[in-house]
Amino acid sequence: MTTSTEENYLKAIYHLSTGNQNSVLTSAIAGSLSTSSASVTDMIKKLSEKNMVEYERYHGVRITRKGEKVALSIIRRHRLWEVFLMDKLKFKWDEVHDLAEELEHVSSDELTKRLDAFLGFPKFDPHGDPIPDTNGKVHSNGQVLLSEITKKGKYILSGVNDHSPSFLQYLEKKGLIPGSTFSIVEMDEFDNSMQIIFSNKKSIFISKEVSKNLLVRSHE
Amino acid sequence: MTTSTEENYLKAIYHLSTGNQNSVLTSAIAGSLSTSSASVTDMIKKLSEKNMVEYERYHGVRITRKGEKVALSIIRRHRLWEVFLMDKLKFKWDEVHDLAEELEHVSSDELTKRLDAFLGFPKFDPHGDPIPDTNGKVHSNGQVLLSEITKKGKYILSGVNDHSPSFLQYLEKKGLIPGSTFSIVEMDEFDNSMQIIFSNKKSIFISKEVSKNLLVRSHE
DNA sequence: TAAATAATTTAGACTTGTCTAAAAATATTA
DNA sequence: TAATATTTTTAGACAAGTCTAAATTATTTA
Repeated sequence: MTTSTEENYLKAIYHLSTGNQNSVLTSAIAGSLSTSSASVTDMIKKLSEKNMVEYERYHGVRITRKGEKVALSIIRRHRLWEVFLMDKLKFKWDEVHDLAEELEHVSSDELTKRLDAFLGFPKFDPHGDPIPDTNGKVHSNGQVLLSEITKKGKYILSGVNDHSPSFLQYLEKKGLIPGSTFSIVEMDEFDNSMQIIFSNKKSIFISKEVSKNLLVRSHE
Repeated sequence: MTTSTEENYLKAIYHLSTGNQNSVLTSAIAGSLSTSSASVTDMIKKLSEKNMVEYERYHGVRITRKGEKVALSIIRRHRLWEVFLMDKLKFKWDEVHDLAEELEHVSSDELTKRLDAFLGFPKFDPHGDPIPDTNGKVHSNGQVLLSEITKKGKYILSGVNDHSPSFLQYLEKKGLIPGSTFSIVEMDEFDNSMQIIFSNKKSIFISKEVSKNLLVRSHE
């Protein structure tokens, strides 16, 4: 029905869609998939014919309900495989993303269902991101980008947006893993950096680039 | 390095090679992969350039040591995933082949290694076929095609050559699963059929078509 | 051993997904 | 608002893998 390539485009468009209501720009998709804008235009036409996206020349795309369902089922598989790789095969959290990227395209709903059961119906992946359910519902659990936070206070790290090994290794070194709690003690309006402090009194600085990729929930 | 398609060709050539010393015919590969002879010729040229097979126009191919190593590593992955699907996800033995066919192309030696450990280093897959080790060694354990047997006596079913769901379902209905023992009580030289009897006295007929796809070892 | 048959290879074309370079449309700025 | 800059699309090409039909080569049979 859908090829691996189509699935990857839909995933990228879905991820770029969340948060901003607007349509997704060709260049953004190209950047996200490390491909050329020309290729994106070609693929978008194809996805548009399949009613996976709504497309208007020169004005970007908007994912349809149908396209979103496909994207969410791939994301569900991806995150379940990540749990498998970490919980069962003992991979580290910065090693699972690339492997899950391959495994997610194995197309069997029965496999996904049984994997889910085998793992004990997990609700979040090792990076703290929620696993969509069979119907494509996401338990959003009120997480917000750290970069959007304007109030000082206590927060809990609930997920990440950049899954590259280098970023995850950086976070681990800093002590920033899903579930860790911290307080924002200083916010610099000039460069949008912030200073946070952990419960063990250790304090670190976080740049805008980093906070844009961290999902947090208010803690207490 | 190698594409999924190349891997599938090498696997097919490897399987067609075992047993007969001779080179493998283009038509045999085409039949095994349900593709045209023309396509096979094209791919064989490509594999020949990569030194995966030795090719002489109009005279079939012979797999090289290098090609065999690739084939065996795919077969290793395939059979390990089959064990996972049956032991952990509780799939039935006639359901695992097609899924493993997809999973085997996820290319990570580290994944294979950890999966092997997670499964407890199994030596055989659910169909009784041996799992090649990391170095591509196969524990052949002296199994022979039932169709090659000329002596009556006790045998143990150790593997199958046809992994299609329909064949496996047929075997299960007849009570022929890996590990089951039986005695050959009658062999018909005219149509090469045979009559076997299980330890529970139940007796069945086996046609040449079926016995060509059953691997057995002598029992006692 | 020459003709007929069967198998294999070549030739040319199609699909998917990609690219670069040029053209078209949109957005920016002076 | 007119000129400039940016983004997007089109045009044309390429690689991988596939196909059908025609041409070769090998094998069989008379």
